[in-house]
Amino acid sequence: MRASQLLLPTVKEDPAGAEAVSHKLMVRAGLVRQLAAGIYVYLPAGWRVMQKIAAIIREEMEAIGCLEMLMPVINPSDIWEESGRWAVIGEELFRFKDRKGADMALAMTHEEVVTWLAAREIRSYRQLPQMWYHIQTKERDEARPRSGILRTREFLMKDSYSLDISHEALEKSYATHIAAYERVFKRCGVDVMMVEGDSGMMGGSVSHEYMAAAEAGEDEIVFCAGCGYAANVDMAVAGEEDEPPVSETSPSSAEGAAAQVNILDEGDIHTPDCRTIDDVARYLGLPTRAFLKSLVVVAEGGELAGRPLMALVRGDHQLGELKLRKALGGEFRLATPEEVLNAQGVEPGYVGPVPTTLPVYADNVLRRGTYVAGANKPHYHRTGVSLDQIPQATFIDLRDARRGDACPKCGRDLDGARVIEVGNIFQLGTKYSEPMGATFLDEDGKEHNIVMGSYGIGLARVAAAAIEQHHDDHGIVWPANIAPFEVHLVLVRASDDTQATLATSLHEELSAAGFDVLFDDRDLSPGVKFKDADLLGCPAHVVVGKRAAEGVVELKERASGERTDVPVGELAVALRELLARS
RNA sequence: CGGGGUGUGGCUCAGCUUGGUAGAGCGCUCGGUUCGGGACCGAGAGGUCGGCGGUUCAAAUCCGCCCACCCCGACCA
Repeated sequence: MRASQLLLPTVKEDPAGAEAVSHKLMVRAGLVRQLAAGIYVYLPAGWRVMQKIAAIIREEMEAIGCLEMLMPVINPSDIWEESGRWAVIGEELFRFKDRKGADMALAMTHEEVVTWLAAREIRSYRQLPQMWYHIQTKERDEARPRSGILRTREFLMKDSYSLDISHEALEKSYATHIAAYERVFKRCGVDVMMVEGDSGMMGGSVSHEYMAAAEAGEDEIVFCAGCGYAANVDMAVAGEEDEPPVSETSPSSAEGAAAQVNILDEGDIHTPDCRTIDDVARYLGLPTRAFLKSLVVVAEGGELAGRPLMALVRGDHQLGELKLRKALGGEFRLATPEEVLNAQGVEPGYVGPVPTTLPVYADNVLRRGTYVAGANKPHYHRTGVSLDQIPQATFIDLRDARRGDACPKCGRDLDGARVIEVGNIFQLGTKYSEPMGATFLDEDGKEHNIVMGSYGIGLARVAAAAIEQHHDDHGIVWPANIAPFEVHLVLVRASDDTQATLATSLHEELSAAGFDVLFDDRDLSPGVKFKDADLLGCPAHVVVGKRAAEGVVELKERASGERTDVPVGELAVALRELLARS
C-alpha cells in the first residue's frame, strides 16, 4: 500500500474534548473519525486493525469448533417479547416501527436470534453440543457514550453462543472459551485479567469479565498479587481491614481535636450546616472512618418493594449497590429528600440509625466499633453510636471492595486497577431456551431445555486497550499482530532517483515476501514522514535514505526506538526477527 | 434524566465581559528555495460566527427558545 494513495489523515492536535489516550491517538493517527456521539467511522488504517483482530478471533473460534454465521441487526420485536427483554430493557434498546407499523428492534446482542434458531433447528441431543458465532454490529442507545471508541452506541462485537445438553456440558464449553480467549488476548498483545462478573441483564449465574488495565477504563477491579484472586469492586468480597475502629484506638484519636468530642460518649453534638461526612469530619477533626454513612433508599423490587429502608456503611466506604440489590432481591433507588423526611423525620444530611423504625442493612465491618452518625435532628450528629443499639440490623457485605482490603481468599492486601472490559462470558443456563422453547430430546425421548452460554469480545475495545497499554509520547506502539501494517517503509527523498528506485523495489519485494507493507512514497519533508510513522506505530520502520546507493537501509524498531543499518539483502531476515518479538 | 461546559474557515482556538471592520496557528492551492525528525519566503482560496426568534440605527457579542457535542453523576448485554 502506497501512502500517496491511502486516506491516512493524521493531525497534529488532539481532538477537542478527548481525554483517553486511545481516543486522542486513534483520531490523530487517522484511524477513526466521529460522526455523532458514540458513532464512529473507521478509516482504512483503523479498519485494518479491526480486521486483524477479527482474523485472530476467527482463527481461535474455528480452533474450538465454533461455527461462523451472520445474524441480522434488525430484529422483529416478537423474539424480544418472548425472551422477556422487550419489557425489561429500557431506552438502551433502539426500537422503531417498520412501514406496516410492526415493532422492530436493533439488536444489542444476539441471544434472542440464537435461541430462535436453536428452537427451530435443534431437536436431538445428537446435534449437541453446538457453538456458533458471528462478528456483527451491535446497537445500543447508550445514555452517555464516552471515551472515544470505548463506549459507543454502535460497535462491532464477536459474540458466540454455546448450546449444550446439560450444565456439566456447558461447563466444558465455558472452559473451552476461556482457553480460546486467553489465546486471543495474548495474540492481540493485550494484557488482561479474568474477573468474576455480575451477570446483570444477561441473566444466568456464573459470569466472568476480561479486564485490560488502562487509565481510561471505566471499571475498577481489585486483585491479589498473592493468590490471583480478581474481581470487580462491586463484586469482590470486601474483607476485614487490619486497622481497628477509631473508637478502639488510643483516646487521642477517639477525640475530635477541633470540637473536643469523645465518640464513645453517647450524646448529640451541634454540627451546623454539616451535611456530608466530609463536612462533619472536618468540623469535628475526626477521620471519615469514624462515621456512619446512613443512606435511606427505597426498594423497588423484592420483598420490601415500595418500602424505605436504611443502608449503613462506614464513612470512608462506598455503598456496594450491586450487593444491596442482591440482598434486597431487586432494584432500589435513593430516597428523595421528601421521602427521607417522611421516613426518618429529618432531611438528608442528619439521618442516623438511632433511632429508626426502618429495616436496616449494615456492612459487616460495623459489627465492631462506635461511631458518629446523624442525630435525626437538623444540624446535630450523635456520638457513641454502635450497632448493638439497632436490634433489627442485618449485617451483610455491603460495600465496594477497594485497594488495601484483605484478599478474601488469602488475606494479603488487595491491589486495585482501572480497567477496560474487553470481553465477557456468561453461563446463561436455560434463561433464554426456556421462555423461547428451545428444547431437544434426550436418548430416552424426554424433552429438555438447551443449556446455553454466551461469550463476547468488543473488537474496538481490544484495539483501544492495546493502545492504552502500548504507546509513548510519539504515538501508538502497536503489537505486531494487530498493527495496521507490519512494515512502514519510509522513502526519505522522493525526488532522489536512487532512493526512490530502491524503495520501490523494496516495497515490491517485501510485499511479495509476505510482509504487510505501508510504503510512504509521498513527496514531503522527511520530518513529516517520520512523525507520521511514529504516530501510526507500526512495529518496524524501514528508512531508505542517504545510504541507498550502497544498498543499505535503516531498520528502526518502533517499540525501543533502536536503529540499525541493514544491507537490503539481510532485511527480510532482520524484519522477521523484529516482528517476532513485537 | 440531574449538574457543569462548549459551539466562530477543514482542524485547534482567540474575539463575547464593554454591540459597530471576523481573526491567529495548523492544514489546503499556486510559484520559488529547501530536504534525516512536524522547513522557509511570496501570493491565494476558504466563514449564513450551531439554528430560530427577540432587543437595537446596528448582534459572533445582549435576551429567549431549540439543537448538537463534551465532562461529572444516574444508567449500562
